[in-house]
Amino acid sequence: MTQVDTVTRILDAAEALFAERGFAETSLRSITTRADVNLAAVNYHFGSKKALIQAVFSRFLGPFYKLVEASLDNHEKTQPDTVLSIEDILHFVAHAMTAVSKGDRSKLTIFMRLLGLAYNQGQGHLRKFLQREYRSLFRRVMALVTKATPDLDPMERFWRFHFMLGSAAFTLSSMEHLMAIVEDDLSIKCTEEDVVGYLLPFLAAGIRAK
Amino acid sequence: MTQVDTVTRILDAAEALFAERGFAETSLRSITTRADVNLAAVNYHFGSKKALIQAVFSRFLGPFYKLVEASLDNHEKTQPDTVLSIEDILHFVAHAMTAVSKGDRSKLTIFMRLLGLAYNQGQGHLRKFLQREYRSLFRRVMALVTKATPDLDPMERFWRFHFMLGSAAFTLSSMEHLMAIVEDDLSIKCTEEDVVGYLLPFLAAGIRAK
DNA sequence: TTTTGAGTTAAACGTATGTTTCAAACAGTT
DNA sequence: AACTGTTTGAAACATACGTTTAACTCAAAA
Repeated sequence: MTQVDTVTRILDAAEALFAERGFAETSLRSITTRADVNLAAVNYHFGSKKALIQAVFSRFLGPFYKLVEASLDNHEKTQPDTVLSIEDILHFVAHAMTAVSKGDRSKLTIFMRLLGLAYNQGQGHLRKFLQREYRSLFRRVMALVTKATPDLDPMERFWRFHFMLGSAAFTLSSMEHLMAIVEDDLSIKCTEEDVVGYLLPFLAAGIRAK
Repeated sequence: MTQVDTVTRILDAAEALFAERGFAETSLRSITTRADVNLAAVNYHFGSKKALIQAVFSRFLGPFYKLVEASLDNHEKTQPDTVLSIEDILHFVAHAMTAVSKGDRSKLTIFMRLLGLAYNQGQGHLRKFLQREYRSLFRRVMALVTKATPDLDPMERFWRFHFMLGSAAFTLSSMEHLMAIVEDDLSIKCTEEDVVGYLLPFLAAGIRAK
């Protein structure tokens, strides 16, 4: 089946280039050249560049979504009436994230970068797309966070939740550059797992501040 | 002096449009139309679009840089041998930031968005520009943070510092959207000062985790 | 064998972009 | 009032982009 190969090659190439340069800065021609595919193939298989961006995103979103949902479903069945701690929640999410992007750091990078762009791009199509696909999962996680932090003012909880999201999106999407700086300044290498290991306690402490 | 007016009008228009749409998505024509200025004026006064972006950035960077430096200089002279707490440091920076963007929320937004893009844009000119202009201030603040958290592992401190930066950059650059969501979900309005008021304790607690 | 239809290709289309040009208008100086 | 260097204006330039078209390939169905 050559059509599946073409679609996959386009997605792979787009993924790598998006992660490396951004979306507006990546042309269809650079994608199709890298994928060794004809220019028209993108519009034939995806319809438009916007649709391609969303398709790249969906490749993570789908599995990630299912994995988190499955973890939470499983937990609710095996241990109902147990209130999850912030650490537990973060662990579920982080585990799904690393499982989905397993073996390919750029997958995590592009996922986070897309997330950041979706929030920043004022009139962007990404924001609506993301909201549409993510909404129910977002609400479910937020409900768990609410249970884990019952004393927190709702407004403050909302913002702290997004502070967490921001930490993750920013640092994980520019992880490569930051790792280069760290190696340059401290002459110590560090891995993706190290960073996540640093991140989770930071987030948990932040949301429990005061 | 009509030339200053033209330059200022271009900077104002560019600032607003960049904050609202992003950089690649904002054309010179939309900027000059909004500024009510001839298209060629941008290239005449700034040389190129890249230079315009940097000029917009410099308009904050300069005053912000000077304000923070002045605060720190003043503190060192009036109260030497006093170790600043994390809260103190954050307060200095936050104060300079709000002072520089006084009366115009979009100034904070674009500043933070630029910061985010500078870190994310792999081969971007912004990153080098920012590093060149910011380096000494960055080091100085980092040195203070180090004194404020003497027990922290250097590697972990580096990452936690950037977790803080990420929280701020992400939430403040998409503050408008987030505020709309908060008003929609909780039917409570909140101000820019509220958000910063929520942010600082979150950051302080995060960097002191464990 | 012929037909069909999805997949691929090269070329072109229309548009939007950043940039350049060069003549006209202007402000300040002599 | 004439000159000079700077700023503006309308137009054009060259290029890059996303998208579309129409001819072609080729394997599987009829």
